[in-house]
Amino acid sequence: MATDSNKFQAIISHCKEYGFIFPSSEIYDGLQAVYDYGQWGSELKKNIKDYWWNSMTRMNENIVGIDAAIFMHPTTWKASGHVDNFNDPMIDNKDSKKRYRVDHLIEGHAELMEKDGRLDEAKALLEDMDKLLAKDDFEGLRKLILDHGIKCSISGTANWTDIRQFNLMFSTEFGSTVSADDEDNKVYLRPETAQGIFVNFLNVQKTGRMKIPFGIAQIGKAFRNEIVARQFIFRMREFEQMEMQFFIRPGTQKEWYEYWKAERLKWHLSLGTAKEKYRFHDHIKLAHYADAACDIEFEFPIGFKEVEGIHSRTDFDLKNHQEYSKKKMQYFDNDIDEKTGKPYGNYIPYVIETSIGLDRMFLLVMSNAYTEEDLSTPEKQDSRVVLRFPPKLAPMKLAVLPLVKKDGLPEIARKIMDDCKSHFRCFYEEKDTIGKRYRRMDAIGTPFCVTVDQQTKEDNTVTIRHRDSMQQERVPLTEIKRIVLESTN
RNA sequence: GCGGAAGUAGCUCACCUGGUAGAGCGACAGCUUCCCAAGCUGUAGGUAGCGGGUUCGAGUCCCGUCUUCCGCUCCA
Repeated sequence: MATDSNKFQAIISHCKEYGFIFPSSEIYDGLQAVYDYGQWGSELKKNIKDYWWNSMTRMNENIVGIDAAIFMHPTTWKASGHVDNFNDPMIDNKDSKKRYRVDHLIEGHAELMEKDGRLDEAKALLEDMDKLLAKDDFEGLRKLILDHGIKCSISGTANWTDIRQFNLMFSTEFGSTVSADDEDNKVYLRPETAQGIFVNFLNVQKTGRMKIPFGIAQIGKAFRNEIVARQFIFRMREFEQMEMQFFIRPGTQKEWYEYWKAERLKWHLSLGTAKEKYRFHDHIKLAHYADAACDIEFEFPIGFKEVEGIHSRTDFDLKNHQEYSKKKMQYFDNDIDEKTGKPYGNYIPYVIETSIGLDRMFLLVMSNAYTEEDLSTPEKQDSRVVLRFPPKLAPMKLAVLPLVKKDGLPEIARKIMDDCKSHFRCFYEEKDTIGKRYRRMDAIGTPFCVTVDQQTKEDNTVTIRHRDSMQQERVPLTEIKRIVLESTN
């Protein structure tokens, strides 16, 4: 059996070889941390999406979906905090490999000066820093650090790299005319889908006549210019999120947070994944917008990693959008507060967010499904690679295989195809031995294969072969559709 | 970003101290008509990630670059 590290490698190879995932623009050597989904990968991804979407919107009458644009008004990102909080110049110490925010580093030094009683010097330093920061003068800032002999607290050296600005957001120009101030034309590719929901909060609430508590779900692409993006599709620069913002009455966030934690884990377990593979990781250090947060982590071959986040976002986002847009983000709650005997009245709702990485979920499903089996008998060595996808997620549901390509068997098989293909994804194959064809289907995770043989002509039955057990049973032609639908819906 | 390893056919890999690239599997076509891969025949596919250098000659040595994996770092 492969070790875990090897297993990860094996999964990557398998994804490439069987048409699940390719490096983006591979003929040009690929693009770092960007991947394309191939013929089976896109099917699997779509099935995961549908499963999530349906479980959110169909199973919860108070959750509706939207599909917001990737481009958003630039002020959105000021309100969300993305512009201010993630634009900091950074500097690395070459000896300790420690990375510092430039302002933190200099402020830290100024504090030391103050302790030494050199108050004026410290004040001058901070003033110089502010001036240089305002001008984005990185050369000047670096000089300032060197001139003051500011050292890394770990290595104790002043062996610094150049100052670089890391901005997690991709930007591009908007419109075909260029203004003198290029900031005017600058739009960002959204770094998260959540803001598309927040800016539409009132639209959906009013037109959908939604009553709190209610949720808005969305699936869509987001883009982050990660400093390092690695580990296959685990951290990509372009990725897809499936998230739901649940709007609630202030003060009820604790219970709803717990509710969604439990609900989301239930969803994961409903796919048949072993419970031990999951764990919650509570955030100690909270983001600027949250009052509680946790990750649902899954044990990938590369260890326990975050697949989904559940955040209690308070009213941070709506409040800020209200402030920046000057539009009231209030909800009038007619329900009676038992304490006062009066309606709850106007308030800005609190928000519980569940946000799952679709690509990570894909990797989760793939890791969980990928199995190398030793089927050797004393007489013969044998093995297979099988993807044990939950049938409802499998890219291909059914393979229709004539045992031989003569005696009218292909014709019967074609009829089965015609009967089934409008209901679920089917695959027809008459080349090679039947065993080989079964194994090929195992490799892409097809849960069912039916084989048309001579007996089919006599009694209208076929064998249906189950992927996981490799067992076969004889069933009437008329039963095929029902059997497949039953386990894939 | 730092450190380590790697990049040869679709996949896994070989080519030892430099002498103009091989295997297995896979794919395709045909034979076989066989209910669980590795039976037969045939075919296609690589100039060795890319660029440069050393050399009479480089996949093999050197430099650069891109990509991937591992560790550290980062991850609102």
